[in-house]
Amino acid sequence: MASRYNHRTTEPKWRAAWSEARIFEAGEPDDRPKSFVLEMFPYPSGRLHMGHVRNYAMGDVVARYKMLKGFNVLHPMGWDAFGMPAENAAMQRGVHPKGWTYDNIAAMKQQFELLGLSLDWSREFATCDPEYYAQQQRIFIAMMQKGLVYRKTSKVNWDPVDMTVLANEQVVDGKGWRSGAEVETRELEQWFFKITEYADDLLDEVLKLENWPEKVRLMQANWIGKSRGATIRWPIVGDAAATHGEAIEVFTTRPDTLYGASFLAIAPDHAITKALAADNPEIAAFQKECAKLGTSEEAIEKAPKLGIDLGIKVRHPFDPDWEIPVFAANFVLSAYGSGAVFGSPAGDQRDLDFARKYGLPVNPVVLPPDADAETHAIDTEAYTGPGTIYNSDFLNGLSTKDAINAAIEKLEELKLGEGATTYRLRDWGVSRQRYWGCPIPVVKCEKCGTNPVPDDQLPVRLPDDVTFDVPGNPLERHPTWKHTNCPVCGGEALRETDTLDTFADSSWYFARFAAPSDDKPVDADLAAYWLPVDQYIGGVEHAVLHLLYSRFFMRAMRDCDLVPLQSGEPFAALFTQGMVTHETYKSADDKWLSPEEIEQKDNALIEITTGKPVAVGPIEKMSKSKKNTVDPTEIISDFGADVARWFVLSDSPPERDVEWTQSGVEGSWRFAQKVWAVVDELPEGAPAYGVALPDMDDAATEIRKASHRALQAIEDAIESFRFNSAIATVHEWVNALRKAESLEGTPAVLAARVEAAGFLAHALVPFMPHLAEECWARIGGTGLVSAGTWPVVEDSLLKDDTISMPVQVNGKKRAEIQVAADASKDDIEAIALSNEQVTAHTSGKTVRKVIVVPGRIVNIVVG
RNA sequence: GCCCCUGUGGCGGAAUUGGUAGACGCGACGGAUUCAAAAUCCGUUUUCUUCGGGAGUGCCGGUUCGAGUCCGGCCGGGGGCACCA
Repeated sequence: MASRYNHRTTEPKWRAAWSEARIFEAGEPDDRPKSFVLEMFPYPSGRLHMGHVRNYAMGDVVARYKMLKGFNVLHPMGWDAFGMPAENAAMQRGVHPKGWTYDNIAAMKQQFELLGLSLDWSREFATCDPEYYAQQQRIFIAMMQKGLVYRKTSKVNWDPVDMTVLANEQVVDGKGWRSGAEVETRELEQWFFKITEYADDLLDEVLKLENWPEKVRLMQANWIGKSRGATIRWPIVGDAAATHGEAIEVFTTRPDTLYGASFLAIAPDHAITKALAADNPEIAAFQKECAKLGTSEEAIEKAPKLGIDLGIKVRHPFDPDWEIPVFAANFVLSAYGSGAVFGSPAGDQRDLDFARKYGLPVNPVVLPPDADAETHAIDTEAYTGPGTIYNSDFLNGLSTKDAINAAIEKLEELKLGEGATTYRLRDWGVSRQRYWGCPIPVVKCEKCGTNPVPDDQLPVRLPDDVTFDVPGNPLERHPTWKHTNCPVCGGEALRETDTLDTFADSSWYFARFAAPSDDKPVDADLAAYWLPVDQYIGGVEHAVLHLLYSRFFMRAMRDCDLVPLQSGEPFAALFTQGMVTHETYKSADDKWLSPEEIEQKDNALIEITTGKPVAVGPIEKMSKSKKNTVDPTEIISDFGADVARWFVLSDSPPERDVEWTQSGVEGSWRFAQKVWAVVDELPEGAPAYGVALPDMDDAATEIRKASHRALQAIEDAIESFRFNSAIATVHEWVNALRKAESLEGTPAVLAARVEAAGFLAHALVPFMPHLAEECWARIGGTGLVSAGTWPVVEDSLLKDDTISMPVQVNGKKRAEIQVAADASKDDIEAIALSNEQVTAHTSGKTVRKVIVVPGRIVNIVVG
């Protein structure tokens, strides 16, 4: 009878052994192939959640597997430690962001260590460490000197009561989350990174990243949003030209629809709108109304489309007698193109809605392929597809595509426009009017302008003596911090009080892991060896911004000679994993209940304290507000880290969400016991693992086939990120091994069972590493199996002499035949056609066609 | 609103390239063991059926000898939308 496996004693024992042997510390560069495995580093919220467990369990599968496969593995961990939650904690609870953050890091690290991950903690850092942000300031200054950083005004959400800038998430229904005041947009002078300089390269290269999910590549391409079209200058009619300039420039992808134009719409904050608002209260009021929408694209797109006639007119570029009204409209973005569009209502739904609302003409100019020019009309639905141009003078009869080119040619001839490419991608605004971030290392002097802080004065440190009792930026109101001397003239000057967007911190941390304490941002030789990251793993919610910014940073750092990469691509392979979800529960009086507050009684769920029935709600992402979280630390204490890891990987494909269930975890726990039993029940006197095998009998060969096939399948599944399939294979394999325990213990069978146990120990290392070590020790293996070598499968054991093939008649399965594995198509066809169950369905009919896919299927077409 | 993804038994899911739909796990049911229970072990478990077979991968249609897989349309769920990380 096998003993029980006790995780409480074995797990700490093996973690201590790994730590003592230092097997997870990446060595110096050597002859082995390298593998840099990285999971997105966490924000130190203070508690590990199940989403973390899943993310890091996946990374650990890859890192440990690569180690066994003989790679020199770098698998580091750090902390994305700057950000708003620390300041919120400071405001709500009076704790200092620094203390709060480092306490959280300490608490989370303790929880992390319980998981038994193969992390190289010797390289740990936090982005709020002055040693880290000092290097980030160096990068900022290098980018400044390279011309990749500049200042311009841009819009922010402004809370007029708290007198502070709000993040989009701090704006709830157009109101400040604390003050409840209606949010305004305000313009501030801010710092920008010139990411648009790399727009084409970022687009071209992302499409080539074959080991990235297709959907992420698409999302990035759409985000960059390259579109070809034309810029068109519409001459302003009359006196207005003197005040507002000769013409209004618009960008369009559809110059073919120019003859359908019925209005121009410019942004509420376009220069012309601003100028007119100065002495027109109606326009000023409209501007103010638009400002309430905030800065998010979502809010702008969802808002009802509003406009106001500005009272000025422009001439149509192809017909000087045709005058068109100019509106300001809330759906026009000042940051895209030139902040102005022309409306061609018949060919664009938004323009059509706008035209109907304000009584503007709707002239169809594109005739759909099967439509009749006499009867085709636009009512409430615009026609946006291709077709033939009509009602359009010299463009008549052309296809939409040819008309686009013809229109551009004509515009260039008239010098009223030209072909152009525009990007949706905007430059990256990095200024934040907040304390807990990397200070922007510049000094503003009235005489000398804005200059970088000299290198020997870096880092510009955050002051510790700050308060959060009043809203606003503590750096701005600190009594002394911003006062300094100009690095050029030495006179009195002011520090920049904005800090950097925390996305900057996470845009290069991976490169820092190559040499985390170097006195340059990145050590050239070590970065050349370790970069790029071979496998990056994280949530799909970072598909656009974090990954795009990191790709920009690598290019910028390369062009500033800070990193010796040619490609500029930081992540060779990317995997995006799904979330951990859980059922939600509500009490009789409609309050959320946590899983601990309920119990099962007589086939129904009741609330423990009241005994009243509990309603089961939808399965949702674990969150504190829904009280459907499960604490990893408790699970680890009850079932062990191995079981927690096994479960989060077992039930769903890694890229999809996994639903946490108590019964599922219990199933994983039973399985761990079963594995232990298979190994522990090997009888005394069994041979050692790895010695030459005795002559095999049939039973022993079957065991060996099961082991070698399982190992091969697990290997394939890990390589292709199908961890749930790998786990299913382990289940089948262990079930087969349990059955083999009842076989007579011949020397051959015993040897095969020992081989199986040794294979199993290795195969479990990536998933249940503590149990793997315990099994390895039980069969007398030398050293740590985590530091061992993945076993080699014997090809001869993977193949069978005869295989079974399904036979279909007219696509329906009718029989199963046994054929030699190397049988020819003709032989297979003959066997299939003579099969009794087949002839039952073919007799009396003509065999028209026989399709034989060797090893797969036979399909007989009769009729 | 725009962009992207996703949908298979009671449940999570498997089916790697267009080739036996439902592997593996959970739950449920039946049995063994037990004084009893827990634990463990064995078996059944898509559905209908006249036991021959029929239907079936969100819905409707298409391509193909063959579709969960490819194409078109529709419906439901999720992610992102530039100051949450």
